[in-house]
Amino acid sequence: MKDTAHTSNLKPSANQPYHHGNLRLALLNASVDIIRAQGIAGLSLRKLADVVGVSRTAPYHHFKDKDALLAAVAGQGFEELSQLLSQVVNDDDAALNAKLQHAVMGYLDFAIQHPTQYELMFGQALWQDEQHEAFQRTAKDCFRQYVKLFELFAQQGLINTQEPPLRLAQMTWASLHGLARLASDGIFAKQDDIHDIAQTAVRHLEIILQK
Amino acid sequence: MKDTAHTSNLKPSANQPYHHGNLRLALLNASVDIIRAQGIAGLSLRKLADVVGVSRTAPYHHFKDKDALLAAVAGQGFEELSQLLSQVVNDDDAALNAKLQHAVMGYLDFAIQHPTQYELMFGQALWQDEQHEAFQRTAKDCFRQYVKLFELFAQQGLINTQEPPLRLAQMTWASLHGLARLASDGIFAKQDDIHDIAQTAVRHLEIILQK
DNA sequence: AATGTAATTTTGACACCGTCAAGATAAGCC
DNA sequence: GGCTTATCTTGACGGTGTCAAAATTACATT
Repeated sequence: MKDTAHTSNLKPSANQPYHHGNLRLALLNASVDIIRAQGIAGLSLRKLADVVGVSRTAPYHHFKDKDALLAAVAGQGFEELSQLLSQVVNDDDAALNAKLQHAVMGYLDFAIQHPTQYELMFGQALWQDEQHEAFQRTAKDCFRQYVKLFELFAQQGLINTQEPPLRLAQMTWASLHGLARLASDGIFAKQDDIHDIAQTAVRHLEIILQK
Repeated sequence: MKDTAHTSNLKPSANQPYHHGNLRLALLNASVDIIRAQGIAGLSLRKLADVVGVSRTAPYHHFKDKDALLAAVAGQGFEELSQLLSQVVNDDDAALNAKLQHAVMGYLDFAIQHPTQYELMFGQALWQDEQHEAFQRTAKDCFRQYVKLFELFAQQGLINTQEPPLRLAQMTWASLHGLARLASDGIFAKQDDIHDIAQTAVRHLEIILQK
């Protein structure tokens, strides 16, 4: 792990300077790594600083708090997810049913592949503190992709129920979120089951749209 | 605050403190109070011990760990929820549709009224550690009430889809759980909306059952 | 290029945390 | 009475988040 040949070139004081190149970014990246490997509880600012090769209090010049760091990591997750969903929803070559399918499965796979990050993104603390208003905005942008998807359905006259698109998006997202959490928390363990349940849910949703 | 006269009516023997009357129970109750008031992160064993009026390490004779304490609190929550659902499902005077309605709304209200406890119940850590196998069993018993509900539907021939009752229960619970978390995490803030979404979901579920 | 100012980073310190080890006290049983 | 065991306390250790003050570097203005 500790590659001395590699680290040796940061030993000279001239090479590895007092000022870290881009500490903020390095902290974010290392945080994601640690959280993935050891869970959210396994992340401490001191260990993090040590990994990045900086003193314990250096992170405080880039993040007000440990909470602010976590909010930034979570926000990064939402941006990633947003981009993924946006690509799906705005793919003009795909039929609407295919978009729905991909939006559901992509979301689910994200949650399954990054379970701890997903947990962080939806942790209670970050949502109740007004401190993290920027984070909350990023997150809601993500949800808006689903609203847009159902608006597309409505525009093409493919919704025969009188439910407004917003309600449909809320219902869909809630179901998806529940499935994602049950999956990422390890409560529904078998991944085949999860995909199967999601598939069933999509099928049923399509029935609802027509009725 | 620390009314010694008040503690005397807890148990016959509890007069003065070297031996606390029923420390285990007192710890559990105080934990719930603290968690409700200050969140999960606001609970420390030292503060807890102080509130109960006992030394820092006394709790360790009743719980192996802080995690074991949290698992016990979460387990209590599942038992409460299980009892609530069991009453609804086994109420022979109610029609099946009413049972479904009550099971959904009761679950949701529990999550809304005890948000931090709900978060604890579904926290990742407790579900991945084999340590808390007893807790996990209690939780799964809770879910089984939903399976039973759909089996009742099937027995009365009220399911015209070929979906097995287990799948229907899984789907329903996942949706419900997602809505509950979005509500308890404060992401769907408006309580009217939440009830409305749940109502819509129930209506749609009834459509699915017939198709 | 020199200098002053602002942005970083470090060292030191503090209070708090979970938890272990050893000893003190009370309860229960003979 | 005495013995055993469950319960509780004191003391200690390493780890944590975070503040204050000092050190170091980057940068803009001259």
